[in-house]
Amino acid sequence: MTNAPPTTNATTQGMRDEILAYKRERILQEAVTLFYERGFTGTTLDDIAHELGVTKPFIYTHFKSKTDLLAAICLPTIQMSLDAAITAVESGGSATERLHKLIVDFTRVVLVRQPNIAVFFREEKSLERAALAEINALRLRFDRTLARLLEEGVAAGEFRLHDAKLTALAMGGMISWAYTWHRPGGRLSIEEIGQRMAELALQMAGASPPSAMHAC
Amino acid sequence: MTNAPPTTNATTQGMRDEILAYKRERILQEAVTLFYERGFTGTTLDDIAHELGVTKPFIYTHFKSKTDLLAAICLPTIQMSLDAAITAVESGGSATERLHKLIVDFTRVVLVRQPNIAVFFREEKSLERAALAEINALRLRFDRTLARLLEEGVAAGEFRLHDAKLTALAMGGMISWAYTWHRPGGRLSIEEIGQRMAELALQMAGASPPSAMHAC
DNA sequence: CTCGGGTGCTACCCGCCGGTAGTGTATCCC
DNA sequence: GGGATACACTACCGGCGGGTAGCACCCGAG
Repeated sequence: MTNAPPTTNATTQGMRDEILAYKRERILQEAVTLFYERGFTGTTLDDIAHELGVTKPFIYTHFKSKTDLLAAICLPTIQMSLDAAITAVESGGSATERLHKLIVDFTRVVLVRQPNIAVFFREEKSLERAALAEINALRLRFDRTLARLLEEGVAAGEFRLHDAKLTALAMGGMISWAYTWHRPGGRLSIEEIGQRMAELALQMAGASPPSAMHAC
Repeated sequence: MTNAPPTTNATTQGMRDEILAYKRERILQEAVTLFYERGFTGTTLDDIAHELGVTKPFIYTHFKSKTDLLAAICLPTIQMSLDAAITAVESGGSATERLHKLIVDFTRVVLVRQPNIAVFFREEKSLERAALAEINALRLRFDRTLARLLEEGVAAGEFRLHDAKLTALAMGGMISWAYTWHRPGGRLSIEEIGQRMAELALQMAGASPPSAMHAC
């Protein structure tokens, strides 16, 4: 089943897989849009199918249940947030530079994938236990990664703060919260918001003068 | 109907009203607990009634629908947040002192009424349009109140920040987010969290030395 | 004892929606 | 042209839960 397709050659097989992946992706797009606008329970599978110009059983050939669809919306996005944090922390440079990068990149994930983030935080209770546990493990790692970076910064004499864990939660909240107020096409672009949030985070961390503020 | 009860005297009437209010309050207590644990759509009115040792029609004598119940959970809590902000801003003292008070008091509302706050942010989409609009008006006033305080602080030379609106959103998010991670009986008490959040907020605002950090 | 009003219950309805079984049809190889 | 395969559709089910109609009970008043 994994190799050597029975009735057709490898090229055709490869393309078919791409098409399958594309269909799956389109379903996810519509689903997240509707869940974002109307809520998970406020959206029926018929709604999603209708929006795609197909019917409900079509969705069931790609996802095994409505909650499976929800998990497929949430999990990869939370994974992306964690990846952004890890990449930033492991990149070269001072703690200050790495925190700046972490905040900018994390903000980008939150705002670019705003509907997914919003759906996750709202519909947490609709996820199956296993899926929720998996996601919460990722979130925990995110918080710890950020807290460790803050501690490194303190050890290096770059930051001044009392409680790395609490500060990490505060920073995480400050950024995550943006899903509630950001409007695409608003006053500030995603990159501008990221820059300013990074400055605020550095001030919160008590970073040394040169970074956040240009005067004094 | 509002006065001069037909069959009984004023004292009895007063007590009956108190009992009515008490029943209403008990329903709200159970409802918010269950909505918090299982989600709005994951909780049936029968569940709530069962927990109270009554039946579904009992609830309908106090609330006209399930969404009415939801609004009664959310609105007063958001109102409390706004009240805390206004009271703090209008209290005497420097901008620094008032921001400190605002954060401490707002944090207290968020954490003491954590289930209500959580239910509101999760179940926004289940509220009726009118109720949601009313609540969103309160939230807008909250953000503006905080932003104005930040601007006053800048004008008074107490704060240093680029963008009062964004900073207000960041601070609001930092605190609001606590509903997602706070566990009663955890490492820090509600008052301790409030204190530390206030320190972080002051650093974010670029408040002058004496306040947030005790060394240097 | 009887009357009446207030209060909460039993019993029910009905629409909605997640999920499925079975069928039609386009495609491709021989 | 014929047969197999994959794919998506039509049509249906079943239960769940919000909301309601009407009844039974309790209690105070006369």
